[in-house]
Amino acid sequence: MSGKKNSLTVADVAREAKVSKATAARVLGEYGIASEGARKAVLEAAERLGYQPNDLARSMSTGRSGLVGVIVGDIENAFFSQAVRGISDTLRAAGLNLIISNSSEQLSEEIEMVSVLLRQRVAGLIVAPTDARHVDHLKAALAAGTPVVTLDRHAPQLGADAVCGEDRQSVGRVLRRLQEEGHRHVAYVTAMKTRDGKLGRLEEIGISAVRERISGFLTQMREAGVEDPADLVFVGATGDDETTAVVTRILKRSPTITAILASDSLICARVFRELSDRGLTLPQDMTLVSWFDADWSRVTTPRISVVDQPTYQFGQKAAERLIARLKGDASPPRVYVIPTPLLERGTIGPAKTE
Amino acid sequence: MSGKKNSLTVADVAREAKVSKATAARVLGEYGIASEGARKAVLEAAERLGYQPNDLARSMSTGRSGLVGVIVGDIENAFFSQAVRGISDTLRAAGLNLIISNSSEQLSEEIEMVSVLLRQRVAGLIVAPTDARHVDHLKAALAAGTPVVTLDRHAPQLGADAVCGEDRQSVGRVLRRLQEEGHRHVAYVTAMKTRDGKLGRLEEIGISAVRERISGFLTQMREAGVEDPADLVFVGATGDDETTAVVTRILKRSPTITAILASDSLICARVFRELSDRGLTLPQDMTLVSWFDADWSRVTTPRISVVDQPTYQFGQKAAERLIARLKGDASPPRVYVIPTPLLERGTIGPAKTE
DNA sequence: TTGTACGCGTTATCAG
DNA sequence: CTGATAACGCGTACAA
Repeated sequence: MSGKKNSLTVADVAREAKVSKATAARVLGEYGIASEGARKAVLEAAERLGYQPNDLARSMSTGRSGLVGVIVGDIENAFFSQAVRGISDTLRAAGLNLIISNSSEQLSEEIEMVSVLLRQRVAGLIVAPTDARHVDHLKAALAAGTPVVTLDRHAPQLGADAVCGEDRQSVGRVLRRLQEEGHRHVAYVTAMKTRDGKLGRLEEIGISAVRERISGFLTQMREAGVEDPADLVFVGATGDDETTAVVTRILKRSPTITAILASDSLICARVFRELSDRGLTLPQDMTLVSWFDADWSRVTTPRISVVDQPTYQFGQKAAERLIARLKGDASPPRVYVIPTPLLERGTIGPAKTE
Repeated sequence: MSGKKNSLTVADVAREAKVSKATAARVLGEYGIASEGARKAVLEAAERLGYQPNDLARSMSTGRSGLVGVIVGDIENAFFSQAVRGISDTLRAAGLNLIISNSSEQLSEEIEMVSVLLRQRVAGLIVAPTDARHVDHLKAALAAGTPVVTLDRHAPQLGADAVCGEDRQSVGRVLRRLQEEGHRHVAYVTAMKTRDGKLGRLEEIGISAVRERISGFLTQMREAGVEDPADLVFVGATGDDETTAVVTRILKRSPTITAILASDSLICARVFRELSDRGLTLPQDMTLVSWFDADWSRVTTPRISVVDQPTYQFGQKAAERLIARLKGDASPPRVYVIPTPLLERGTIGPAKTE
């Protein structure tokens, strides 16, 4: 209807340069051999006519496309947009482009997006899988010869490279540090939703990073002698109101609970605001630690202590792995763990003793 | 080399369904007519075999691709990532996907990216042009039949739809409000770089939104009787150190300067932190207003007053316009202005009188 | 070194 | 309604 692309083809250039289509294709496609004379003639003709190669047709011929599909949970979240930047920069340096998609952390959308991307015949896929237990669509991609790298999450059954943070270790590290300060009852707040609003079985947590962290949380808390640590995991902090409700529930259990762990920067922002609104002073009245070093972590008073997840690097590494696979690396899939150190700033204080 | 995609074709499905390739293509491509019987046979065969259409080949045949190219200044910036989300959601609802690119606000990269996207034969382009004076590459795309919509910025010579905020008006609105509070000397801080670190001629500012805002700033300040308002525009706040330096220069002119306007949320964060570090209290010691309502604007004490740029809507509108053009809308190009109201929170106070 | 001719997977035309 | 068959633009054996 609308697309009346009058784009020129190699044939047009060939005619103008008075050589065969094949010769023109060879110099324009930078493959095969051509005499210096033919070469110049073609290049000049192309320049004169303003020829633009058609990568669509090229991909169809060669079977490979210069496009990589990226599926993240939410591009609006700085965690992912930073990772995408890392991916983008690395990919571009290798002459690849990226198609980006949002799964909204919903399996159905992720499946749909994988299908769309596969139809576009992307060269590879970088995905933050929403549910490590349902990766058949990714496995199918892999089987069909499209390399896959998972970002921030790991799906063991998938058999793909994965780039992750130190989810399990970091939570242990943070808790031990807090325990040094005398904290025993620490709340973990996550956006994850469950049917009944209670933490269910760990195996039912689809996002591996979330599962690892909660699992590590429970282990470390038990080790420290807390009898029922599952009671300290608060789920469903998905929006402003929900987070407010969670904070209310936490404060009802104050002064037993003396510290809060926010599983991402959005949650942390809401918790922080809620605490301030209620007149609490940090870290005297409450200790707060978050995952991800958001750009605002150092503009609050006090500054937020965070587990630094360098997601730009996550993205970089994931792209590097994908490129390696694209180049034929057939080594067994590996998990690449990016260090996520605790950046201690102003929101960690001694536990408030009664 | 690596791409051994063994994907099935319509021919395979046709064989399995015992019909001709043409018939299979018709039902799979959902065009033309086919009998109910043939239809079922083909669909079942496709299901059984696990056929996945090849959108590359489809695009090559039809001439149109379901891909839209998006070029932003920096995907890491929440301003743009939010806009991208709006674009993505709207596009997807229309069955389109997006290829995203970063220009890093550099003309050369923008030109390169446009070229790459055009080679991919994208259906259309949504661009935040880095330099309104150099848009020949975009004009060429337009001329070749690829619709273009500019995001957040306007390039009059281009002749494309544009979606912008009320840059000029919002700065006037903010200044009048501050003037009510007795502020006369207001500093405007921007990341824009100039050769000599001084504000040059307005026509030399490439990013239209920046130009409009500074132009409005100068006008409104002059109207209020400030003799040399160009001295109040501080450029080059590109990073942490640079912004620190700017704040130092501003404070040297305190108490003459009683208020600061930050042209984006990154700058605002740095300015805010710098002011706090120096022990200043807002809004008593300084008034601060920023553009863009970042997610952290309400976690500081006091909360930041901002000019709210709903960039998700920017993106939505831009995508809508592009879709309309794709559908054949040939009306003259228009500028769509999205309201950007001042959200007054805690950082506006009366001017500190000596 | 250059040119011919065919294939990639679709869509689309045009007889049957 | 259906089935050959020709595009689409480019890569590439194979032959000249």
